[in-house]
Amino acid sequence: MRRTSDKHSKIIQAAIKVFARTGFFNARISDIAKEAKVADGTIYLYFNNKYDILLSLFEEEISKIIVQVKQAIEKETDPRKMLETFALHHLKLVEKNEELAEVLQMELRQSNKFMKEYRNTRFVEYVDIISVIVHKGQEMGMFRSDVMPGVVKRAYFGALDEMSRLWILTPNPPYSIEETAKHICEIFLHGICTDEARKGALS
Amino acid sequence: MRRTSDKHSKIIQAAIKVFARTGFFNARISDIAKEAKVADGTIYLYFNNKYDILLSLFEEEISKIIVQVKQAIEKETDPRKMLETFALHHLKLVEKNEELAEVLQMELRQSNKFMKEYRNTRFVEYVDIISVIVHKGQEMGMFRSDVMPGVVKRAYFGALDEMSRLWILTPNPPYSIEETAKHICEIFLHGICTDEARKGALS
Amino acid sequence: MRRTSDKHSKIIQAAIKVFARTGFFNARISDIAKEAKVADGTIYLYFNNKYDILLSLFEEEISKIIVQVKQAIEKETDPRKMLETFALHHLKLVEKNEELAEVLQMELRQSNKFMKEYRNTRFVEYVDIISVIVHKGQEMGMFRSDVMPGVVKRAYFGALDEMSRLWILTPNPPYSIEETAKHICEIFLHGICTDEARKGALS
Amino acid sequence: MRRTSDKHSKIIQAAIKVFARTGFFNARISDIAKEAKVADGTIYLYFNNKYDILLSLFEEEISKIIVQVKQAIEKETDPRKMLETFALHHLKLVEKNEELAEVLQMELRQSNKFMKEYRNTRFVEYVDIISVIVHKGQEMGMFRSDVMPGVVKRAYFGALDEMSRLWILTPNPPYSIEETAKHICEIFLHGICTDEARKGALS
DNA sequence: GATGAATGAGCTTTCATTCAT
DNA sequence: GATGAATGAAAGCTCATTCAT
Repeated sequence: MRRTSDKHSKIIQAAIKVFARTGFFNARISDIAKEAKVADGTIYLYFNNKYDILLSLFEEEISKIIVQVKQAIEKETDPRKMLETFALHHLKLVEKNEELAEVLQMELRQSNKFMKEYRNTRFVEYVDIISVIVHKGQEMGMFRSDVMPGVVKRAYFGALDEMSRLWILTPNPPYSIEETAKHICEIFLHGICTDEARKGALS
Repeated sequence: MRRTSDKHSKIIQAAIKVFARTGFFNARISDIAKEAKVADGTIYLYFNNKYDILLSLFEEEISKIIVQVKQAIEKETDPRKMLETFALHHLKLVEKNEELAEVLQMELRQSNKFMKEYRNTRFVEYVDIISVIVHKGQEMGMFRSDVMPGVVKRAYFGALDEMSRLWILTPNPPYSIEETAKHICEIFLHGICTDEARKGALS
Repeated sequence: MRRTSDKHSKIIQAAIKVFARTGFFNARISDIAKEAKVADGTIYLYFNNKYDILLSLFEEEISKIIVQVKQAIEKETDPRKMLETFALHHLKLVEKNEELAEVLQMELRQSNKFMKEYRNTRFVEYVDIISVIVHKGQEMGMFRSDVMPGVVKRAYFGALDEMSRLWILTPNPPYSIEETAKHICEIFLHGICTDEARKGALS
Repeated sequence: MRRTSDKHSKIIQAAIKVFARTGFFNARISDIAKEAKVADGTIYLYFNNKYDILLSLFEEEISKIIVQVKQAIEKETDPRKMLETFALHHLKLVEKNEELAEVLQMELRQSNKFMKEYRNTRFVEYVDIISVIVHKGQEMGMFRSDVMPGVVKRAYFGALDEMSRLWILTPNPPYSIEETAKHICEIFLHGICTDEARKGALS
């Protein structure tokens, strides 16, 4: 069978569509099967159960995102620029793949079950990109040494994530993605940079 | 009516417990009924359906919170202090009523249905407390006039909310609530204050 | 309490309305209570259960009808005229009290349970009015002695009853009640009269 | 598909049994499923809901009956004989398939909803067989031209239907089916035939 | 007698999952 | 591997009936 008709990923992509449309709990396996153009039973050849589709979807998609973000960040040397790149990437996802963004935003965090189980996995890896940057900035003397990377990473991620909800929920949001990413980044940089670093313009 | 029993609020309180424990979709009406020590059918004397319990719960509880936060903020005159008060209140909720915090965090935002319907209601009213403060700070010349209140409110709320998830999901979080609230507030204040205001100590 | 506010009959009248509107099984006790302007519980002071309302309704209303029909028939001496009077009375009920007619037609005969239990009661008494007339006609030599009164009574009743369904179900029926009653009666009289009696005109 | 099992008709047959036994409203889906030896859910693969089973049952069974009756009638040339054939067929159904007869008698006509919806369908087609015969008889000069076929059809059907109720409700009815069919037919023929046609014996 | 809040058994319907083909 | 008909457990919701006031 041809690589391109890969059932596994067809099902994942279908699930993203269906979960985004109706939510995880309201989604029916048969909906996903229909969207993926496979039989209901076929899904169980690739996934253990409905929840497993959600987990796999998350694992695989966030892995791709992590790779992309890390690649983009590696091109930068200035931690301040890195933070901006992260912000832009995070918000751009809504534009590039709204359905995936919606699932990651809404459905994945719906149950503490999911989040508790996933505390030490890809999700953490993703958010830790921020704390690594912050740490780097502190070592370079750019970020104040008294800010706590573990708090900043959550605050920064939370800020961006809340913004991305705006685009998911609002048909015509009042801000552009780029300007918002920059604005939030700028506020945080003002917030965590040393006095000297703050004076050095970003771009 | 058996006046003293107040079934309505007993059911709401039971629902908070049950939704926090198992999530909205996995919660059974009979669980809520058992927790509230009423019959299953009694619930339908006070609520139209399961979803209506969630909506009512949200409406009522967030209204209480709004009142409390606004009262606390009114005692302050310095917008910087106001922002700190908001942060502290928001995070304190986890401590005072973990189950309610969990429901508001996890269950309410699970479905775009809910969020879309509720875009213009209490939830907005709550988050708008922040933008009102920011605006006030700008008028007083304390906050930079180039920061956008509509972005700051979401960023600040998102940052705090993401932190509160830490307490909900983590048995022994590495940070105290007070210190975290202050830390996040401090970062944002650094981020949005004018140079002069930043020098003026907060506490 | 005043005789006129008699709860018992208020409930019966309300039940006729509600049963006619929604059918026995779909009717709710609370609907009847609301229609009768009494509390739900009050109904159980006058009736044992929902089914008992149906039985009582039937008993009482058909008793009234029997009295009326018998009175009208007693005024006649010619069995042929008696049959016509019965037909007219039966069909007129639809006109005078459509809701009651509908309940008697549709709801009462819905369950064999009801009909089996009621084989030897008022319903039989009502239909037997016909066989008594037929018998009388035979004794007077007007009706053929080879027709079986037990069959004629059912056939005649069934014929009329089926016609009355037409008025219940059809907004604008193509026949008038009087003409139909006469027409059916005439056919039956032709069918059961002796040759001599047939020649004697009825009216 | 397990070709040989034909679940659809197994369910219909089971429904006839169960509806006849307990009535439509008291029948549980699980009873029908058990009787049909399928799972509860299987029923919903073939029918939309409980009411749909009743409708389908009616459609299919009455269609079969119509075909049979029309075939039998086509063999006759004398309208008088045709009417007798119809009567015999109608009453014979009770003997051949008592449960089906009971459902058609009791359950189908229980709700005006059903009858109103079905005024212009198979049921009408069935009863119209009678009026077609009457018309034919009038054209042949056998039946009086002043009898109204639309009234006769209902009267004749009602008469037969009421008789069939006797067999459904009574364990040991005092009349045989054949003799009753003939008797009723004879009365109607006497009632509607012209004087000449009446004198010509039927059989 | 009258009320109507409370009860809880009961039933239709859904849908994740299985498995014979 | 792929299918989709069949399964049956599970749960939201209704409403006849009760009973404390």
